[in-house]
Amino acid sequence: MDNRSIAQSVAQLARISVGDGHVCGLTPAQWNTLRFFARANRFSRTVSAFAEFHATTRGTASQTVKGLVSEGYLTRSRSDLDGRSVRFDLTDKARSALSHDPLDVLSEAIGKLPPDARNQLQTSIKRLTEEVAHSRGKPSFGSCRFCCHLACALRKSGGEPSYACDLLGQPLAANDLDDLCVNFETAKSNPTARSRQDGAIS
Amino acid sequence: MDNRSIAQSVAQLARISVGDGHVCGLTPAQWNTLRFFARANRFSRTVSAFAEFHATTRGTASQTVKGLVSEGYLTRSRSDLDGRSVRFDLTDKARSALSHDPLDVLSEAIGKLPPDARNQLQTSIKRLTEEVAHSRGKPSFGSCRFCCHLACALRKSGGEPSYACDLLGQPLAANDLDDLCVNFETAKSNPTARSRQDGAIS
DNA sequence: CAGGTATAGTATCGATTCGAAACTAATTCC
DNA sequence: GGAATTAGTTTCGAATCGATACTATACCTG
Repeated sequence: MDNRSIAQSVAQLARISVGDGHVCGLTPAQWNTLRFFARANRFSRTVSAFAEFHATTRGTASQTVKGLVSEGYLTRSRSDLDGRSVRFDLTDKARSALSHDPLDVLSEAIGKLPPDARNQLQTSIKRLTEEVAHSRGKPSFGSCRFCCHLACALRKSGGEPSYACDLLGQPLAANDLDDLCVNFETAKSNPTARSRQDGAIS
Repeated sequence: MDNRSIAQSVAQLARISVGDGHVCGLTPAQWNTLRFFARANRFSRTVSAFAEFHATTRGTASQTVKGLVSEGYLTRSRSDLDGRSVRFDLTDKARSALSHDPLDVLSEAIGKLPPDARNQLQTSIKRLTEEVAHSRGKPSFGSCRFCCHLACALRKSGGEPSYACDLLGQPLAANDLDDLCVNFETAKSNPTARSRQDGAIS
């Protein structure tokens, strides 16, 4: 079977997984939006970041977000660092809606794969996403854990390391590390946190 | 990373691969339609089969197909076996358009994967598609080669085997075997053609 | 600090898409 | 022969989305 058939199968899988939408009164576009804001870190929960992620325009993204705010799924709050910027956060209503996400049928199917196939799938999907995003000139939206901008310093006192984003100069909590970020850039050769003290690598 | 993240990555990969569409004057829906009619066998190149494949209604599918016919990408011909049925075939114009398919960026990315990862990806995607299609109550659209309705008989004269579809009672050419079929049902345990003479297996 | 430019977000318009429902015609089943 | 089914089409209204124009804030350069 050739590559084209596999590519079409991937597209087909995504289409039937996302489903007709309109589950729980939410449209497919709204589901996608909620999923994004559920996984994005606090620097990326903006209209612009979502527009880039969803490969659409800011105008369209703004419309979708506005609808979700008016229906009580997102809260809107201006940034105090940048007067232009607005951050959107999930409400409890959104979180409870996400527990009935139609995409969960795919998540569950993935859970039934043998562990090694599941890992292989994950790395292949990640590679393909980076490859395609690169040839389309789009950011690939990874998590801080694998980002070249992640800085890690050990606290003097004990084991607990502290993290920060080199690019934005902002601290990161340990459970922020797996969230999506617009500013993601893949780290060259270090899959884990780069330490600030141990000098440059490669 | 949990299954949900992987599921979302698959959806994301598909979205950015399909692209904004509107390449070569064709919309995303039209691209999908052409891709389907390029891969479907002669029993499945109908509005109904495409509607099922694309997880949409016959009405919507009919409109998309109508547009492609009027623009010269598909030809329309009534079936002589069933007076209700209409078959659509790709024109040369469509075939040449498909050589600029925007989905090709994904095909090429898949081609760059190491061979074992590529094979693993293919089988995982196939399993996931069947799983998800099953829980959504939709057909999974495989090829005759892996279908339980494929019948294979050896010609007396020599090596050339001949194939047929048990369900429809129609002969199949050797190069029909990899096309998509609405009537696909996965064969239990025989990944290759089942022979008529060698009795039932398992 | 003034002026130009870039960026974040919003609003509006028109084209496309899509689902639902009504409808025609051919087939199958009892 | 008549009811139910199936293939395909048409129409209508809602939702989506891209393009464009617009406001407000931030940055940059002299």
